[in-house]
Amino acid sequence: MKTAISKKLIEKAEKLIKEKNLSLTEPRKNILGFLLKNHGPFSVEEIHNGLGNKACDLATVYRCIVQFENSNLVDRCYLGDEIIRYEYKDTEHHHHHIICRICKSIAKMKYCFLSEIEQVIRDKGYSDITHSLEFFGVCTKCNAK
Amino acid sequence: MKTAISKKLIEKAEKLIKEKNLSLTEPRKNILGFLLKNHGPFSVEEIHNGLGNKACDLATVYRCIVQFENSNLVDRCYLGDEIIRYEYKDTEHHHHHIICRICKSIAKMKYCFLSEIEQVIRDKGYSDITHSLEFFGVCTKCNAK
DNA sequence: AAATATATGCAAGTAATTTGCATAAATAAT
DNA sequence: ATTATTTATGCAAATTACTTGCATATATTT
Repeated sequence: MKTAISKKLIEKAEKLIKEKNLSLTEPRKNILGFLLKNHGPFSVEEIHNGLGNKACDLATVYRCIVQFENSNLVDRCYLGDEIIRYEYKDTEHHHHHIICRICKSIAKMKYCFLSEIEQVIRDKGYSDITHSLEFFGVCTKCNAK
Repeated sequence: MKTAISKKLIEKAEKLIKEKNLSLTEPRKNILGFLLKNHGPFSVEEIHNGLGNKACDLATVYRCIVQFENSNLVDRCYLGDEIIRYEYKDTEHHHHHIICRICKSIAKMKYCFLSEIEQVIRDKGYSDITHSLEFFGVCTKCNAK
């Protein structure tokens, strides 16, 4: 995991942070920059390690992630263990994951047929519907072993 | 949450535990009995409290739940907070949840259109596919407030 | 550029979960 | 059935993930 983040991405991070009316601090830029650059999802600790020489305190990562979550900048993912992971919420590329139960490899799953189901839920009187969906399986490599 | 569990359910729990070749202990019977009786999903602590006078040590609940999970007797649910919850995995009544972001009420969602998606994943070479899907929204009551 | 508000680092605190080990209970062997 | 062996439990201590308080530093507002 490289630490260098292009100027372009840092600028994108700055823009996003400002748009959400969060104050623009170094840790926030770096954390969001990291999430913009890398695919994820990552645990708080992985983010912290991934920051390398730009690292801030671990507590700061926790605090920033909460902000980003509340501001809808990141998505929380549950990959089947006790660790909560986060990834940048690219609204134009909504996706899910396929996690290998054995090697823990993570693949993206671009299809999402859930809007129809969400309509059913909306009809029940719910609003602001979101969903969390993850798939678990044994990947080709692990099957071959 | 009542603690009394009918003889019938205890027998069902015994049968399930034996089928999985797990040794049949009082805590296991009671924990699975509780999960058979109640709808859930429950956190480990809720299960522990729910056992009432039949309670065993909290560490035992943790240990049993791991066993049940590995034996496919319970499903792990992620309801959007940091707490992992469990419920009896009734293979005949596969379902998902709709969780209200405000009052945390949990409704069952019986439809599941995911088998088609699972086929797509199978075509990619994965086997033993499962999924975790939860919906989040604001329920009618909370919308009315 | 100074004043105010907000975020950070560090250390200490809390909560959830895990582990070691002696005892107890369950299964297997006789 | 009884004993031997294996496996699970309870309790306490340890670990891990996460949170919080507070003094300082940084960002925003005036």
